[in-house]
Amino acid sequence: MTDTPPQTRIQARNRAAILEAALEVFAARGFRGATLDRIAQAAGLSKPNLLYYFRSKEALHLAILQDLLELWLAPLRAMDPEGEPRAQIMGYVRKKLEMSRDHPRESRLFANEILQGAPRARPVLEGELKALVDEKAAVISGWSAAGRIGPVDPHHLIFSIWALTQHYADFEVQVRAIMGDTDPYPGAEAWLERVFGAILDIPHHGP
Amino acid sequence: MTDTPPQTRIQARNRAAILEAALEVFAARGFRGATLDRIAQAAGLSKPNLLYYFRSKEALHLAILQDLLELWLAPLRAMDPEGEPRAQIMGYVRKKLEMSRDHPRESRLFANEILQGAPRARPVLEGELKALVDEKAAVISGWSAAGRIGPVDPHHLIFSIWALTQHYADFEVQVRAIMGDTDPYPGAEAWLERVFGAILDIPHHGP
DNA sequence: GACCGATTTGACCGCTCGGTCAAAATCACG
DNA sequence: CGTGATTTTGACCGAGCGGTCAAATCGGTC
Repeated sequence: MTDTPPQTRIQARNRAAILEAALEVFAARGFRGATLDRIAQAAGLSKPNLLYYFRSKEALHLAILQDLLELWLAPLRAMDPEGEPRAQIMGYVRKKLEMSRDHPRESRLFANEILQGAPRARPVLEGELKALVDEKAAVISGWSAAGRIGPVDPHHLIFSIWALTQHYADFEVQVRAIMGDTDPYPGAEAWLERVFGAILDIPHHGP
Repeated sequence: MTDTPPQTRIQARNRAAILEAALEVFAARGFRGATLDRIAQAAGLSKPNLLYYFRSKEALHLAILQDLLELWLAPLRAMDPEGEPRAQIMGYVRKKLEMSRDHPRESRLFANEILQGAPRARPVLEGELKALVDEKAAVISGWSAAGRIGPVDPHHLIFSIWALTQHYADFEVQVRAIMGDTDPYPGAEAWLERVFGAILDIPHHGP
């Protein structure tokens, strides 16, 4: 996804297997909790063989993180300033919840990175991410000022979308412990529709 | 906070120093990322001396986690079924946000535990926490059915409170990266007031 | 100040981990 | 089938880790 140096069939297969295995292990145990032995085993390789494809644990983690950040930022990028405000925001919410449901490991890997102080992702956060968020915040701000959605703080609105959607992936264990065997997602979808509907509503006056 | 076996002055001082240091280190680096050497050093002790007070890393982590869970559950326990619904829920939100601001390390330690699949906290989640949440959810459900607050899914409402408030502690690095030097908390407080105000509102019918 | 339990320490152990390396096995291709 | 490059492996290293232990030191009490 980043660059594509000359790849043999074997390389393509093994790199993919390693990235998949590493995503699994890093997400479940964090950077320091993950071991190369475990990742290699999950990928069906020996540890030295894994290190033939990725120079170091660090490099492997970074490769995953970079791919991940693209996936993560795409839906926000897709928010269209020319579109209908409510549809654009609700679409982003829906997409983000889908990603929590379909890519919980990616979400947890990212959460791990941030929780530990973003030692590897910090530059991207302060650069690319901040720029993108500021840009979209300005758009939302415009919509709000034009009265096309209710009064909102655009930055905190975006934080809220992240928090509410990612919660279902990152804290899945807790959610499941409380909801029992019930699948939380149909409920969550309806609930977030309701929540952001209320937030974006243009307040009426009087009874 | 849990039990109080005979304690000398020295014991009290050192145990407190260790717990404080361990909270710091566990929150910042996770269970596996934390080392006893580092914790001991932060507490001003040698590693064997630390182990004189806590049998093992595991035991130390557990001691912190238990104290933490009490602190964590208290505000939800304090929600009064006899009180005014909006005030009770908004009070809980406010209290929870305060805790993110004043105890971010506790929040991150807890988040770390859940992210890793709650290997140590699972029983509490499925027992005490689930019971408490179900109880309060029933209360909220009653309020909603009585028309004293708008229609809400009580479980998802509680998840939302957790997600929105804890986000400011757990993802602090990201929030700060985007907000620059601005203190996020005054804004967050006003925003959450606005958000939950809208959610709990009893919907009017069109003009 | 002598005594005894509480506290502290330095040396050490066994294990795991990330990473290296040279040799072996495999593969692609003429 | 031969050959050179690619891929794989087993043996190994050094550092860091959690934890142990016996000996030393300290602190309160008579």
